[in-house]
Amino acid sequence: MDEVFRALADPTRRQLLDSLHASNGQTLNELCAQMDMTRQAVTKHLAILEGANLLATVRKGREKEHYLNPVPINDIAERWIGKYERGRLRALSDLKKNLEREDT
Amino acid sequence: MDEVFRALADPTRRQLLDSLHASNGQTLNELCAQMDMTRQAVTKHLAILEGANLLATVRKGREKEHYLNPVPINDIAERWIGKYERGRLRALSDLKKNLEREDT
DNA sequence: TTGACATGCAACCAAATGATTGCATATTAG
DNA sequence: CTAATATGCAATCATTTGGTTGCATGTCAA
Repeated sequence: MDEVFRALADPTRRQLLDSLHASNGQTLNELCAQMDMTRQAVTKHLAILEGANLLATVRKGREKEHYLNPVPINDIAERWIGKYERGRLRALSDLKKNLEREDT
Repeated sequence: MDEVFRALADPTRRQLLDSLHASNGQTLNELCAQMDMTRQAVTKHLAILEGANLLATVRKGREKEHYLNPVPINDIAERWIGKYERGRLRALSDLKKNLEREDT
């Protein structure tokens, strides 16, 4: 669970997940083409995502396909978010206003 | 949105949210009592959480109360998670097995 | 087989992060 | 007023992180 949050913290990694969501099963080179950094940098990000179980990889000959795994993200929804709120929420501004009105 | 993910990436900050969820409106000193680090370190974490709009603070005399704001977490549920999956999900193990079976 | 292509591994480096210490400011209690 | 309490600000430091370069390995095609 900790690794999932860490993995999702980086914009590049979220972008990779976005790309895989748009087109699942892309190879490393295909993913690199969209990222403005070296192949090795992308490899590291993918390794972190895989370590967090956010994607699965399959070797196909000399290529490696990457598949999005939505399970851990779903877990966040069920554990974290449900933990704090299940119904509708008031905006923060309303919350803060009410609190300050109670000032002694 | 980026700041929310960054804020949630740290275990200490998630612990602070947990503590506020259990007992909302705690002061800085109350929160520090549970964290095994200096007050200033906790202050920094709280500042990051506040910057991500995950909590609201209210000055009460010389004390400062901290209130959990569940709105951004709810946003994740609606944007990210819904983006990738809305219904039930198969386990990763199943996914990976199926993919490898298709090997040419 | 041999060359081109796709990926893997490791050392290295700059910048961001988490935490500390020391001092300053503001409020409450006696 | 004065002392104790609660918090704020800033400099500093070690570690982690994101990125690079260079080389190695493995696979496909001619």
